[in-house]
Amino acid sequence: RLRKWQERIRTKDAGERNLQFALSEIDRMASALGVPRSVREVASVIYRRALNEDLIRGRSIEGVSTAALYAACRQEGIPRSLDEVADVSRVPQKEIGRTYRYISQELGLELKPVDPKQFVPRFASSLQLSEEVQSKATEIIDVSAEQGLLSGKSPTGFAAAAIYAASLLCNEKKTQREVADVAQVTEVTIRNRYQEQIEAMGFR
Amino acid sequence: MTNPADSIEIQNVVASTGIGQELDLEALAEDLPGADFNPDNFPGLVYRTQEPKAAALIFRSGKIVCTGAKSIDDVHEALGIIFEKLRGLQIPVEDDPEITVQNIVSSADLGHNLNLNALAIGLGLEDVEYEPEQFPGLVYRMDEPEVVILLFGSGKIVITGGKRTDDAEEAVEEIVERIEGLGLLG
DNA sequence: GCTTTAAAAAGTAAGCT
DNA sequence: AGCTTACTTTCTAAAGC
Repeated sequence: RLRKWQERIRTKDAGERNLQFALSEIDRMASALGVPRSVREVASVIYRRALNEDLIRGRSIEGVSTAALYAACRQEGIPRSLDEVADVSRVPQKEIGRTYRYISQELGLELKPVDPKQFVPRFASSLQLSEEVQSKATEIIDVSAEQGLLSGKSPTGFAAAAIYAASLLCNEKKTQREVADVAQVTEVTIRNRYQEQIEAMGFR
Repeated sequence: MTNPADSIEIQNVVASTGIGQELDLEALAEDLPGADFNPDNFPGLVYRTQEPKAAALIFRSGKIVCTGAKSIDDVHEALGIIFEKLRGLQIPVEDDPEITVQNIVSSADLGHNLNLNALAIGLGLEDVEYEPEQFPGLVYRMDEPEVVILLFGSGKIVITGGKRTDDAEEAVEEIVERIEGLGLLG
């Protein structure tokens, strides 16, 4: 009887320690990614919901914490790519993506596909591009997406190409390499998306 | 004009069977030219047939998995070749081992480009997985027939998870109906 | 959950010339 | 810049960790 009581205390302590660890990890990764405090709170809520629904079983605390943060960024409209999130997590990208898909399904988050436009302000400002370039890039994304060019394409690559194109059009040229680095895609991807986009815009 | 169901092509058939006899895979690996057996990696011995092209995983229990064949007939033909090879090695094999088709992978073409973003929302985010950052295809789990469909921006699709030949055709008719109902097919 | 096998779809990536 | 190779996703059985 005493043993059972002790075990409950031990389990309860372990559970609280795990929750504390998860929340501190979310905080650490959120700081590293520079996301606002409100997003960390959304991530914490998602994590606690996953915990209550017993979704952690068979998965790592770190993996669920990272996936919760990735989901929170998307839910709040300031997405980070899986690559960016993986850079500050100790869980491989593949596991983050798989865990995200799982908790997203189980919690019924029903998040819409990531909109490439949501990457524009962040990528453009880290390249020190003007407001003009940002709105041009946004326009390019809207026009080319409307013509069906977005289906199946990576949102970061799509945004990167539009920013590259806009920087040329606004005489604030950045090289493909510079844009590729902030967006974490290859120059080849930017080149391919860029060609399709300028054609959709009626240039060239 | 062109019926999407007519574009269906079976790409892979997975089936399981058993010879009703325990096997010494170490010995079999020696006697069967071209056999791959790495028990440290995987408990099954891998044996490939050239015509029809298929790969078989042979286990110590005598159970066999055949995959890579392009039709159900090819599965039977490939397994028939393997049964004969084993008999040639003085291994007793049941007369007509039961062969069970476990999965059929097919491809097809809907004939129109697809707006996957609109489709994800239209088909219902709860039944759909569409993460273009990870994979360009939209994953749709259908209840009847119970299959999984991968849909691409080109209109090409993959149907998998079905066990009957008819599943792919029923699935194509059903998905075309749903996409048309949403006004999202060309 | 993982390990292995096969196959298609299309996007992305890496290595080599 | 291209070409080749390879990895991402879905499915399924098998035996064992």
